[in-house]
Amino acid sequence: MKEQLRAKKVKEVLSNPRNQKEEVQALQDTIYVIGGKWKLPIINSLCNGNKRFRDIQRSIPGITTRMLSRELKEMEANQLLKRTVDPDSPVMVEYTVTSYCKSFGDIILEMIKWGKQHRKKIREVSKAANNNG
Amino acid sequence: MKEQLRAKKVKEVLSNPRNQKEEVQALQDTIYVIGGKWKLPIINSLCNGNKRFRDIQRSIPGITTRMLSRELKEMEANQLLKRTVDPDSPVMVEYTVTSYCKSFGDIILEMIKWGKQHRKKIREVSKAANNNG
DNA sequence: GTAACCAGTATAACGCAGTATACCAATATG
DNA sequence: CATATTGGTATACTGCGTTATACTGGTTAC
Repeated sequence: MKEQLRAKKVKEVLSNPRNQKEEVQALQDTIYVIGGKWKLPIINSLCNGNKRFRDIQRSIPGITTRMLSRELKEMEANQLLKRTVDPDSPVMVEYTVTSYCKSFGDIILEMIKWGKQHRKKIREVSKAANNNG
Repeated sequence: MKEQLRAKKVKEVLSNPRNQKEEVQALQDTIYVIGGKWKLPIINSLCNGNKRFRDIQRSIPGITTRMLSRELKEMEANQLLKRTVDPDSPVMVEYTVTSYCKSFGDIILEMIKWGKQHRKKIREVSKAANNNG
């Protein structure tokens, strides 16, 4: 007689082990920090050597000054980058990634790799679908 | 006389090397696939052994049935998981991650680690701010 | 027969990420 | 002088990711 039904209550107790919530929260924290449309592209741009506001903006097609400004502030607050001002007469502002930020350079590289593969894979799948249909 | 100004136009040309756009796009693809509030938590839940809709829902505090349903569909379309139906009389639906999805299990683990560290770090910073203020 | 579970769907509304556009003060170019 | 650049801010708007709440249709439990 369906012992799934007896197992049900066991599962109900076990389905949320103590550390699971903490992991989910950590995951969502990370997503929150680097999520959204622009943060990773910004980090990537900085890592590619862009330091000036307009240079960063030019290197990221489609981003508006408003978004770039907002994201840079937020990322500074999150210790992901540093803003330094050189007050010599054409005032210069430079943004640089912190070592803390570099700590997930690997994640970014992995994500770039993954994204390229994914694009290939999806293309193959839709090709196959066309051939079968 | 500020040769920064002469360097300006050079930068304007060099500021967007060919591969930069492609990398940004790959990055944004990846963010698109695993981004949003719920997708990574869902993957994490599946990887922790949850297979049934309600189990997954219970394991992710705050997610609604609507969101879970939508995300699962989208992720199935992106080949990240498989949905199998056992039509025996209490119909059973099982979700399992694909090997493709596992291909960024490492990224997820890294992100969990990073999120935990970040929480610590931000806590330390705000402590320090309180002491200095 | 009613209460609870499963796997979702339907409908409506909210809030904020992101967009569009204009503007500012300072400096440089011709 | 007009025009362009740099590093942004202000205001207004829109879309969509997310939430809230209710509901369905089938199965099992008491």
